[in-house]
Amino acid sequence: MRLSRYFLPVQKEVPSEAQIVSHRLMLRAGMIRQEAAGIYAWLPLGFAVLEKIKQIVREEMNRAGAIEMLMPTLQPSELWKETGRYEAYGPEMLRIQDRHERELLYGPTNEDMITEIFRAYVKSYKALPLNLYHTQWKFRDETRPRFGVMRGREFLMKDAYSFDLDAAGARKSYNRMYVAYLRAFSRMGLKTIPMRAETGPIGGDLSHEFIVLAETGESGVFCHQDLLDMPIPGEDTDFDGDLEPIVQQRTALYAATEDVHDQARFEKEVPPEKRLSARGIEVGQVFYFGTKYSVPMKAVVTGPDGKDVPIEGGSYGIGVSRLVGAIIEASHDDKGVIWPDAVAPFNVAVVNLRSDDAAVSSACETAYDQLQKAGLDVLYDDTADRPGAKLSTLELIGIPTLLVIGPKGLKAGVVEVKDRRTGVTEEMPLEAAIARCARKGS
RNA sequence: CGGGGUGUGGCGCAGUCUGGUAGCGCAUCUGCUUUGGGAGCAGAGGGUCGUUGGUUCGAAUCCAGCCACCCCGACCA
Repeated sequence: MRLSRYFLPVQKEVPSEAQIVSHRLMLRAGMIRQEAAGIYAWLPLGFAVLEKIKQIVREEMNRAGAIEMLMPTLQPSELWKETGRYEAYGPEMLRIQDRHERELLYGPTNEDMITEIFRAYVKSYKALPLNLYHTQWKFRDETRPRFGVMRGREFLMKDAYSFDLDAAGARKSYNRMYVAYLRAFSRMGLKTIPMRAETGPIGGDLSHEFIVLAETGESGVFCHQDLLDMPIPGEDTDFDGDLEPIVQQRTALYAATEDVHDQARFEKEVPPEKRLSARGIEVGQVFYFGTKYSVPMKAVVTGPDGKDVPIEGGSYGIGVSRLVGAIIEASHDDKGVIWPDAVAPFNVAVVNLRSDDAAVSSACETAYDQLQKAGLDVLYDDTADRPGAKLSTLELIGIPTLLVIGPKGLKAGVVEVKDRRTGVTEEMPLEAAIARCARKGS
């Protein structure tokens, strides 16, 4: 993408309403625009990050055996009346009437609908286990939206739903999601800790929240220090195999959010030097809720013994739009965002320091062309701005690697490769720099 | 939903107390000069002062209602 042709409305000054760093940086970097309280338009740069996150989640869900689909944003109230949640949800649910005065709602989640779909088609235990997921916009009419996309009213969420014949099967499904989440968040450059958590209005009795530690986190968290440095299960993980040891390794250590925190137990189970109390952002949650929906909605399958049994269910959410903010909270400096490579809107920016210099522009075009051919997302700053302005903007928007090409260096036969995170600049010939960028970005 | 605050060019603000036909910085546009860390000079464009009503010869300014947004709390992916 040529910057001169792109839509990147960056700002030096920030609207005064933005308080936390991720919100301020997202506004300044031209990623989002607020259209109403807690409702945002995703501008090209923000959208690019959102798509990267979505794709990582998709790959890890698929790896774990979940199957992607798409459910609508609007749902009929009847489904929710069947489960009793139409009343239980309260004013947080956005209720809408169509022209026939039919009651609809903008879905805050999809357990009811997926259960309806499941029961319509699945009749035999032979179809189990089954895990269906989608990534769709949700709406929860928070009384007080805040922190930008971290707590908006409209938000993009990946939600998966598992169906099993019995509790043991459901446990295996739960473990698959638990491990998939560890992998997905790790790929995004985040360290997450699964913590015991309240189940909230969705219900159930086994649940973990995946927490990113950040000073601006919305809730207090308490855990064993060792959870921070646990190994992440590899790509070769067998999701059909026994995942219990991986889950056990983590659940054996104390980890809880303030809602379910037990100080006495914390002090008893965790030695003083290993006690970590901090603040965290929830980026995902896994639930096992058993027959909470299958019983009232009569989602039953015929078992091997010929008898009908309600399925054992679980649901698994990842806050995709919230993750954009969470990643920034975890990865920024006073100059701006620092994107981890895997979610960066562009892997590398080619910076033309003198766009009116034929030799410089020619070298830039070569780099732009070759890096694209290497499969990278490349932003080519071909504008006539001054070097300082260019570098400041590219650092603000967090491009991980800058390939800086200017007349002085070129005369000496070198260009510069600058790493956003470390700030380290290395000089080398153009071809070597292209090879270096291609390696870093992949 | 309780408490507090703010609405004035795209963004950040002054002007409101003490009523007299709207101003500054940044951004934008034109021209010239500049170009290795947010350039300089000269010129230009852009605002029903959130909204409705009231007071007044006259309202951004005073009064009342409404709306929107932000912050603290309660609540929440």
